Amino acid sequence: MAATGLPTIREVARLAGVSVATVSKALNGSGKVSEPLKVRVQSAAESLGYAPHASARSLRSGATRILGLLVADLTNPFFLHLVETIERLASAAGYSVILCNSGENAEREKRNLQMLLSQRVDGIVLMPTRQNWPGRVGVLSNLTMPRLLVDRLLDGLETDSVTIDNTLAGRLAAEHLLALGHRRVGLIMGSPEHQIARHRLDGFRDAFAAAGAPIEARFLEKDAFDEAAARAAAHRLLASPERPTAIFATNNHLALGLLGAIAETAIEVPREISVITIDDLPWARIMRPGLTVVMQPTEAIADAAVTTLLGRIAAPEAAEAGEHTAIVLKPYLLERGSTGPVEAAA
Amino acid sequence: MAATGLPTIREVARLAGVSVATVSKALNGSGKVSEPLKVRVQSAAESLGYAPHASARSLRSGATRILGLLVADLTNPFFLHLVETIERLASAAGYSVILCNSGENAEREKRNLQMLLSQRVDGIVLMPTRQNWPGRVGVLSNLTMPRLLVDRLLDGLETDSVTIDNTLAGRLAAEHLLALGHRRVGLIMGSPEHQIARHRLDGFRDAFAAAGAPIEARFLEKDAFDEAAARAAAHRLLASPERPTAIFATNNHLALGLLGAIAETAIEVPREISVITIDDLPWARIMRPGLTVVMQPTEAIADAAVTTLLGRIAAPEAAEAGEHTAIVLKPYLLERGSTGPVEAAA
DNA sequence: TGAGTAAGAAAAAACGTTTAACAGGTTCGG
DNA sequence: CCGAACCTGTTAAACGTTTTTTCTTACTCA
Repeated sequence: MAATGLPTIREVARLAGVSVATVSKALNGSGKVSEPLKVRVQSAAESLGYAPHASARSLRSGATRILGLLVADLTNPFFLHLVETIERLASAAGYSVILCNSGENAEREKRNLQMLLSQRVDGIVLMPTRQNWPGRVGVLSNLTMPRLLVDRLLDGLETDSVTIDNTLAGRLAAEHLLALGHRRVGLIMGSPEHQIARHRLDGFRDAFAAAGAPIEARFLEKDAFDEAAARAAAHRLLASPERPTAIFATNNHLALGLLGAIAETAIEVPREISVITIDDLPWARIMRPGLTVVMQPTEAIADAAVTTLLGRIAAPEAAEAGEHTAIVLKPYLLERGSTGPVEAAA
Repeated sequence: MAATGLPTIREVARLAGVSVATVSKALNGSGKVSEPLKVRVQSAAESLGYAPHASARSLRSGATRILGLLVADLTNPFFLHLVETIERLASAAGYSVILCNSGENAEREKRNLQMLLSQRVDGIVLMPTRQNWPGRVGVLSNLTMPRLLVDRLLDGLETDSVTIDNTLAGRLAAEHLLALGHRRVGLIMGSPEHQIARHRLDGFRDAFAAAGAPIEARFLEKDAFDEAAARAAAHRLLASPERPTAIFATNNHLALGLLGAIAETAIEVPREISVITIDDLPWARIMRPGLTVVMQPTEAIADAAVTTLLGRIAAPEAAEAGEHTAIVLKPYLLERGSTGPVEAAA
C-alpha cells in the first residue's frame, strides 16, 4: 500500500481552487491557461511541495523520459567514462538514466533487458556482452523502443550504432611502431572470434605485413581474456629467445597485465621494450614513462550515441522504415613515453 | 500517444481464457490459483512476450523497485567503484538503479533530487556534493522515502549513514611515515572547511605532533581543489628549501597532481621523496614504484549501504521513530613502493 | 437431500496523471 | 442584435496494473 504522504495533483487543485485538468495544463504549459491562474497554480504546487508522480504520468502519456544504459562491463574504465558522459548528456536533455551492468554475463544481460522493457524506457543504449546467447538478436529486434549499439556490433541485428574503426586503430599502432624502426613485435589480444579484437589484429598485422615484416606466429598471444592471462602471455613474450622489441596490447585490461609483467622483470620501458595499447586511461599520463596509446574518442562516441538515440525517440518513423545510421568514429594516436626507437634496444 | 505495441495483461488474459485478475495472481504468485491454470497463464504470457508495465504496477502498488543513486562526482574513481558495486548488489536484490551525477554542482544535485522524488524511487543512496545549498537538509529530511548518506555526512541531517573513519586514515598515513623515519613532511589537501579533509588532516597532524615532529605551516598546502591546483602546490613543496622527505595527498585527485608534478622534476620516488595518499586506484599497483595508499574498504561500504537501505525499505518504522544507524568503517594501510625509509633521502 | 463451506475465478475499484470532448462566457463580424 | 468563433476552464475517460470484494461451483457431512 502506498501512503507515501506526498501531495497529489488533486490537492494542488483544491488549494488553488481549480480542477485537476487545469493544474496539469498550468504546470506543463500545455493547453490554454490564463497567466494569473497559472501563477496561482504554480504557487500552490510550490507551497505543497508537489512532485508529479512519474509512474502515473508515464502510464497515461506513454513516455517515461528515461534512457536505459546496458553496459557490458562496468569495471572497464572505457565503459565507465562512456557512462559518465552519456549520463551527463542525457541529463542535460531532460532524460534520466537507468544503469545496468551485465558484467559480461549473458544471463544478467537478458534479465536487464527484460527489466528495461518492463520499465518502458524511451530508448536503450546497448553495449552488448561479448558472450552471445540464443535468441539475443531476436529479443533485441523485437524491442519496441529505439535502441542503439555502442562500441560493439551484433551480427544480424540491424539498428543504429556508434563504433570506432578498429582496423584503423590497429594500423595506427603498427605504423607508429614501424616508424620507430620496430620489426619484431608481439601482440596480446583476446579471442579472434570477437569482431573488435579481430579488427585490431587485422589492422596491426596487415600494416606489418605490408611493410615486409610479418608478425611471427610465436609472438601472437591470443585468447588472453583478463589481466592475469595477459600477464602470463606477456611473460612468455618477454622470456622468448630474441624477444620482441615492442608489444601491442589490444585493450586496457590486457595492458594492465602487460605492464604488471614488465614491472616484475628488470626490463626497461621504452629502452628495452616499447609498449602501446588502446584506450586512454586516467593513469596513462602520470605513469613514468607515460603510456603511448591509440585513443578512442570517448566523448564523441557518447555524444553521437545520445544525439542519435534522442533523434530516434523524437522521430521513430525513419527507423521503422528500415533506415539505420551507422556512425564510425576515428581513433587517433597519442604518443607518450612508452614507445621509443628500436635502435636503443639493440 | 503510447501505442508501444506491447501486449497488456488483458491480452494475456484473453489468450489464456481467464480474467486479468487471475493472470496477475498467477504471474505474481499471490492469491490462490490452481496449478494447471497457472501454467496455462504462464505459457500464454511467455508466448506473447508479455512484460508487465512497470509504471502501471507501481502506480497501483506504490513501490517502484528502483533505487536512486545520487553521486557527488562521477569522475572520481572512488565513487565510480562505489557505483559499480552498489549497482551489482542492488541488482542481485531485485532493484534497478537510476544513476544521477551532480558533478559537485548544487543546482544539478537539487534537480536530481527533485527527479528522484517524482520518480518515487524506493530509496536513495546519497553522496552529497561538497557545495551546500540553502534548504538542502530541509529538502532531504522531507524526502518521503528511506535515504542513506555515504562517504560524507551533512550537518543537521539525521539519517542513516555509512562512512569511514577519516581521522584514522590520516593517522595511518602519518604512522607509516613516522615508522620510516620521516619527520619533515608535507601535506596537500582541499578545504579544511570540509569534514573529510579536516579529519584526515587532524589525524595526520596529531600523529606527527604526538611524535614530537609537528608539521611546519609552510608544508601545509590547503585549498587545492583539483589536479592542477595540487600540481602547483606540489611544485611549491618540492622547490622549497629543505623540502619535505615525504608528501601526503589527501585524496586521489590530488595524488594525480602530485605525481604529475614529481614526474616533471628529476626527483626520484621513493629514494628522494616518499608519496602516500588515500583511495586505491586501478593504476596504483602497476605504477613503478607502486603507490602506497590508505585503502578505503569500498566494497564493504557499498555492502553496508545497500543492506541498510534495503532494510529500511523493508521496515521503515524504526527510522520514523528517529533511530538511525551510523556505520563507520575502518581504512587500512597498503604498503607499496612509493614510500621508503628517510635515511636514503639524507 | 440440502445447508454450509471452501476454493477458484471474475468483477470492479483504485492508483495519479493527461487529454479529448465539452461548456460557459466574451468578442466580433455582419 | 444574433450567431459564430474564440478563449478559458471543467468533466470524464483512459492508461495497465493490483487487490478487495463478490460470485460460482463443487464438495462435505449431518
